[in-house]
Amino acid sequence: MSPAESIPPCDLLSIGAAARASGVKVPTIRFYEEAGLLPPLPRTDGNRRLYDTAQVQRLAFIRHARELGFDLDAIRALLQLQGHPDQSCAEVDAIARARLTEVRRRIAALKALEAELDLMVRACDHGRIGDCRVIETLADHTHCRFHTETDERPAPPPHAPQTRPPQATPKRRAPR
Amino acid sequence: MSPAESIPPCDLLSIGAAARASGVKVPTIRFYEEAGLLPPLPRTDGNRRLYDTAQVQRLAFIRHARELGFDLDAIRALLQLQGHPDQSCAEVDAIARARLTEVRRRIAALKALEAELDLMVRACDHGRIGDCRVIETLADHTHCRFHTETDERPAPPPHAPQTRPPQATPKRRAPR
DNA sequence: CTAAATCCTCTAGTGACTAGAGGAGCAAGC
DNA sequence: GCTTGCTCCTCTAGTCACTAGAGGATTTAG
Repeated sequence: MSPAESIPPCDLLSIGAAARASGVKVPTIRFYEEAGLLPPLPRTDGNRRLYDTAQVQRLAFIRHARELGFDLDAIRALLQLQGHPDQSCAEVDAIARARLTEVRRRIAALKALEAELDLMVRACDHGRIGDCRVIETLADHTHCRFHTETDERPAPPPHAPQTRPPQATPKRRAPR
Repeated sequence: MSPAESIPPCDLLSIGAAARASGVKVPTIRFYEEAGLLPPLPRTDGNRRLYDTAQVQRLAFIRHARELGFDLDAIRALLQLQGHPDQSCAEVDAIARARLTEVRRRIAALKALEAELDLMVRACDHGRIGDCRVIETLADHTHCRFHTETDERPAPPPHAPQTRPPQATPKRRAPR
């Protein structure tokens, strides 16, 4: 079909192929581009994005960094630094250390949480709600000996899709 | 001023006073009301909300539950159950246990994260970015021995206001 | 040629708030 | 009565990192 001198663009992938190769979902790739984590991409005549190996690696980098909980600002900085191999890696180190500190802080907070929840649950004698220690503990903050700030949030995992039933929002409004 | 038979509404608080008493911020109280965590509230002639001791206690309950990371759906359920003291507390127990399980899951995930970040940071010899293990580890997922799902997210704490500089969104758009 | 798959852009939704605009009520001091 | 300053009201929009879906264009396979 094609002679040897033709250059097949065999390393240029569509967004779907790039998604499969990098493990980042298609809409997320577009979102990252919009957020400035990817450089402006070449397009086909039909306006479709094209990804080379470098972009796919960049996406994998982003994905791994996200799995480690770096936020997009930090990832932007890391990507920028990655482009300057001769600079000192002090900044890289600082970003990673900051993240590590944050993770340790959160572990400590969650352990305090765990302890309090565990106490609560253990104290429950499975009787009437009126006597329930769980409710009582929640109602009266002074019962609890742990006073940590938690910044805890039940968050959807970035890599576990977690099917959720489409619940109707019951937002009541005051009638007027 | 007022004779003994007049009934001063001394236990009816304004939203600001309720906020100070419960530790929940004013806009958050209004948000909770809109979200259906508080019953419809009486108002003054001037349309201002009035809170009695029961409502303040309810707010403190919500606050403590939020500090323990219960989401608003769980809190709605707990508040509902709290209103039926003669029922079995099995459901309360289940909600608290589910939360405990989730917290433990997140602690485990964060510990795996911590280990990987720690390895990364330790491996960095503070030289050139080109040789930086942190960047390298991020770029190549196969380097890492920890493969946990993290559902981790750098989240703003509900009780630590965390002043953030008002950054301009740099959202670039493709020129066309 | 058609049908299916993939792609495009754009808008809106998630959770649990937070920030701010623009206006109204209310108590104290003059 | 009037002003000042505080608190309150409603409403909209923003946060973060996506996700879902509409409505249409393009590409590929049969």
